[in-house]
Amino acid sequence: MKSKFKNPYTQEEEDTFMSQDSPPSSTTLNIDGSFTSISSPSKKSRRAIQKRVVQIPIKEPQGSRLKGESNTPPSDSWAWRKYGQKPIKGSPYPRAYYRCSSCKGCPARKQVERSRVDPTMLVITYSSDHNHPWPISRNTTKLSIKKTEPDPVEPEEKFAVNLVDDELGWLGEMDTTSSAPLESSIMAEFDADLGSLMLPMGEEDELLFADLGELPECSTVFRHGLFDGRRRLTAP
DNA sequence: CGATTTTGACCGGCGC
DNA sequence: GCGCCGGTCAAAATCG
Repeated sequence: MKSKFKNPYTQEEEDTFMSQDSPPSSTTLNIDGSFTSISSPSKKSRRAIQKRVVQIPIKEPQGSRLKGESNTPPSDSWAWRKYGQKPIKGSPYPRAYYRCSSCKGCPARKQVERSRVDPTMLVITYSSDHNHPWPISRNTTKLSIKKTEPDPVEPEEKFAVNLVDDELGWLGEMDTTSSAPLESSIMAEFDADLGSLMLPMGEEDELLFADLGELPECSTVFRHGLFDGRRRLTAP
């Protein structure tokens, strides 16, 4: 039998651009630093929608022997584990489903597929948010938490970019309660970011930053060390 | 040996 | 009510 529990996270989105060649007017950050087109959830609805669609050109990493076939998602700050892949009607390319494996209870998910119109473009759809404030590089599933307290860094500038770049209006809806956790999240994020200046990440992370908002619980959970072991991610 | 990927099956929602 | 389709699960295979 299957554990037919339904994730509440799946219901949040509303911006489903499915097979539309004309996404809503927006801007997309390319991994190159350029902008392309992004379909972001219109801030019209409440704060429910948590979905970031990013289009990035499929970069051709010289040393990437990862199947080298279809979807080669750029390595962002988090560790993702692929849990499914399905061919999408109307698109010659399959869609890969990833789940954040950095933390057990992390509900963050992302879908990676090639753009139907631009086979050279990779469409990454981020859903939900992360449970953990700081990114963990791939292969670092052991959760090597370096510090629990945010550094006295002042990422105001970059932070500002994050805020103004997208429609992070929903951030404003966050209560004061989430201010603190969010702050530490960002801080921690930056700390980690600064710690690994080798990865060309940044654009994606900015988007991901945005996702860090709606789960203040996470911070608490994280700090308290009690992870939500809802599934058998590691349990036998 | 553990973590991750692969792959087919299953489930729920939606349209007809 | 049935079929289609997208999303997820889970066992097996693969990789480091």
